[in-house]
Amino acid sequence: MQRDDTNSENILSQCKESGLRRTKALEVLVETLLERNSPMTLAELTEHPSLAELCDRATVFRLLQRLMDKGIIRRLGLHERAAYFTLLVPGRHQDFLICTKCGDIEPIKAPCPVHKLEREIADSTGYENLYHELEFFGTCPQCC
Amino acid sequence: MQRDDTNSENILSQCKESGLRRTKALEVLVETLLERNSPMTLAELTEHPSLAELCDRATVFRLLQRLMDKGIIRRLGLHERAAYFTLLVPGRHQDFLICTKCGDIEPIKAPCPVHKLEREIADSTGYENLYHELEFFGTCPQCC
DNA sequence: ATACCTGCAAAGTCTTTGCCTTAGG
DNA sequence: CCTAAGGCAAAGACTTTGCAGGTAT
Repeated sequence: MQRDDTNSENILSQCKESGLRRTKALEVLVETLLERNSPMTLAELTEHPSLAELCDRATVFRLLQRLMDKGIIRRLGLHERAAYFTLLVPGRHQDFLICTKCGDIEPIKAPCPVHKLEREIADSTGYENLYHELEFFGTCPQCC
Repeated sequence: MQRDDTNSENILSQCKESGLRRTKALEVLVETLLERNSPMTLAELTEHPSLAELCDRATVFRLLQRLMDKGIIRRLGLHERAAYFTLLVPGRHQDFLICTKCGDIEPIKAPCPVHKLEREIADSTGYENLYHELEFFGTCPQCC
């Protein structure tokens, strides 16, 4: 089973094209984000078994920074104190449903209803490179 | 011209009903948020001329905290390091357009296209007290 | 060889709390 | 009067950076 390996190779070659060096830390960071398929904080990444022994917090931080600059990942708010990071896989835009009690984050399956408005806004305001972030907050069934 | 005074009285009586004492700091905080009509950070509030001489950062912080508990304001992400706070005026839900370069935040006039999906999510997931946050990010005409 | 990457430790930024004093109802 | 609110100062949480040394290309 090859799982996401092909996908992570795609992303890693994107990294190379952007001028990043292929280090072990970069490889594992990308794989970790890909496997989780949900936004992760710097702390979650740093303490994740795959990265914990491999490299320092500052390294993860700087990797995330470079990946953001290159447009390979995106930083999200998600209402926590800490920032969340998620891979930008084309055609994989996600909105989220977040429990305000336990903090659980789940991606929403339904198609995002916002793209039409996004277009209109781009046209009417002159903003460029528009993207959006949509989150639903509430109390999950377990916490109710 | 009475401007928002009636409105701030509305909110202040809501505060009283929730058991908050009517202090000068509370009055001015509410008026400040109301006048700006756009989310503000703790720092912006604390340094705002109307509040700067009047009370301490910790006071503003605790006021915001209480107002959140009472459901009178809401905390937003908006991608900055600092949290933003906005009054929850019924029927005044707002989505935002934010410049990733200069940080300018402007409310979007167009009606929010998400309420239907919000309902569907509530039905299908069992989450309660759902609300959402929708932000568009891009480069504003000045920064392009 | 050299420009980029890393680790460590320290400094920043924003938030939150403890404790004692003040004042609203 | 008595409990919520405020001031001050210190502690937390998360992020960011400087510098010396390591490594992909």
